[in-house]
Amino acid sequence: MRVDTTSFVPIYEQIKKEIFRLVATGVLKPHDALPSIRDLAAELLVNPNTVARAYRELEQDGLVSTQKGRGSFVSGRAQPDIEKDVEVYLGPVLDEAIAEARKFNLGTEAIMTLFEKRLHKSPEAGRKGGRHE
Amino acid sequence: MRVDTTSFVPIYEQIKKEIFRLVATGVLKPHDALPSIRDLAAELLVNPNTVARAYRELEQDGLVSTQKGRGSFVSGRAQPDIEKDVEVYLGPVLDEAIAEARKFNLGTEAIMTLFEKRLHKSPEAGRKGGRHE
Amino acid sequence: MRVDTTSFVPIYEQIKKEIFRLVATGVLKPHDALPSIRDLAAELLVNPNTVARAYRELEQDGLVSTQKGRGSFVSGRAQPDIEKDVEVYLGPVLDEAIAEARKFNLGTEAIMTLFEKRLHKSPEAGRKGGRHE
Amino acid sequence: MRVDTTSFVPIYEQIKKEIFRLVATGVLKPHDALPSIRDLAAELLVNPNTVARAYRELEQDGLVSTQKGRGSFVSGRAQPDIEKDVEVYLGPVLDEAIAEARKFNLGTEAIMTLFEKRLHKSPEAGRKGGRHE
DNA sequence: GTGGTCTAGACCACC
DNA sequence: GTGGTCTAGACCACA
Repeated sequence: MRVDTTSFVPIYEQIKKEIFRLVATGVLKPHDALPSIRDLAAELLVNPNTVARAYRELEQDGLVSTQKGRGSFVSGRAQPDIEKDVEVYLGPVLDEAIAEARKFNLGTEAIMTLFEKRLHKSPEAGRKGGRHE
Repeated sequence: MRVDTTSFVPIYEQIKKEIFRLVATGVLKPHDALPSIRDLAAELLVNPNTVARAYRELEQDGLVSTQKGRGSFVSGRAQPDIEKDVEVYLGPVLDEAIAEARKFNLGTEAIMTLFEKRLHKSPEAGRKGGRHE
Repeated sequence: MRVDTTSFVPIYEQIKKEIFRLVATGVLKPHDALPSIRDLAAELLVNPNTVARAYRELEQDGLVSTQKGRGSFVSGRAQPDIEKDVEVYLGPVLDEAIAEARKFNLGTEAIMTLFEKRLHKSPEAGRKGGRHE
Repeated sequence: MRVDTTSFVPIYEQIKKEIFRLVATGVLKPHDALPSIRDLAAELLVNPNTVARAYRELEQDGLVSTQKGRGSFVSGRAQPDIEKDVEVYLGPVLDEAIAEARKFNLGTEAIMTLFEKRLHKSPEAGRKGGRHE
């Protein structure tokens, strides 16, 4: 897992999204422990408070449940409806990109072509399995 | 032209991108006048300082030149190499979306399908001509 | 407005409740400005971050809406259904006290009597009007 | 006996209060044995350290005395002045609730009515006798 | 060891 | 001036 400190997107938000992704892709399953706040903070070279905020907000969203003194865990009621989750999350991301393209007055074909070109240049998925750093 | 106040992307940055787009697509041509800071601020329901900052940074980028008391204009040396500009600008945007999709361990096919689906749902290009609001 | 630093209830939570109360009682009305984070922090002798957290969570709850650089405001969609709000908020508080009393095996009458006794000793409402410190 | 892990009131504090209540209501009498730390911890699904802390502080308060290797007992000098104890303990609880209600600018009558309503909805005393879980 | 709260203080975006 | 984010570091509650 990594974090982009130059992005406009706040770090805590990046962390939230990353955790969501790990859950949505099934890398983290309900009741799995999340890395401890301090550990993740150390790994990301980020202040523990920043990680704590991400975890806290994930808890408010119901994705994570946390027990004082024990740690944070993927919520039992976390939906493993991966297909749907991915689309719910990714949809807006793609729509955003499409909207940007539309603003250049590009036609559907042109956008398609451009996208395909970049897509095939892009690297295949990272690692599939247990490691998620 | 519109601005998304809920986005993490700063408003002045959104304005910069929009102006850039208008120039790259030829809606605004070299020596054309930009809307006045006050007008644009009023239109976007945004503080004039915010527009001023966008214009100032565009000037530093050489895309716009400001003449005291007369207003701001598209720079004479603004490149109308639309093809290239579009790709230079849009490329990273698409790459970003693709990278997000890759993080869900989606294969090239799956991303393509998903993108196509959203693309065909999206509205055709907005306005073609002179209005740029 | 005041804050009890010895309470188990976190300061940010006390602030949230206090603001809620001010809205529920109509002291603060939709679109009214809240005190600035720095001002309230100074008044309560508390760190601005603590007030900021209260405001942020109130915003997540939809009670407050905040505009960068402008300040925080009572949300336009804040419900002025005072009667109901008071009961929704106060109900659990009273129930809690009742539950405590029940744990002493006190009968309904005994609790009533005891409550009445304390109630009549308690000071009438603070100030009614615009001052809310 | 039960414990609310979502409350801001620390668990050890909830346990202390519960024990106090059992003594004050005469359910536990001087020289009675308290449940063992392990048993109570198991019953409450709580860490033994937490129960231990409650017992330790109760001992400091003189309500409980612990004999190494034998267990904890209600102190011989524990006062069975139930009437008074109840009021001493319950008074502040009720006052707290009343203060909360006062903050909503409710009059004495309104508070009384509201309290009566909730009181009559509340279940009669739990168990009367020896069981104290 | 864990997470939770709070402080002090910096820097930035925006009005 | 406003709020937002982040850091560094303290102290506490809990396992």
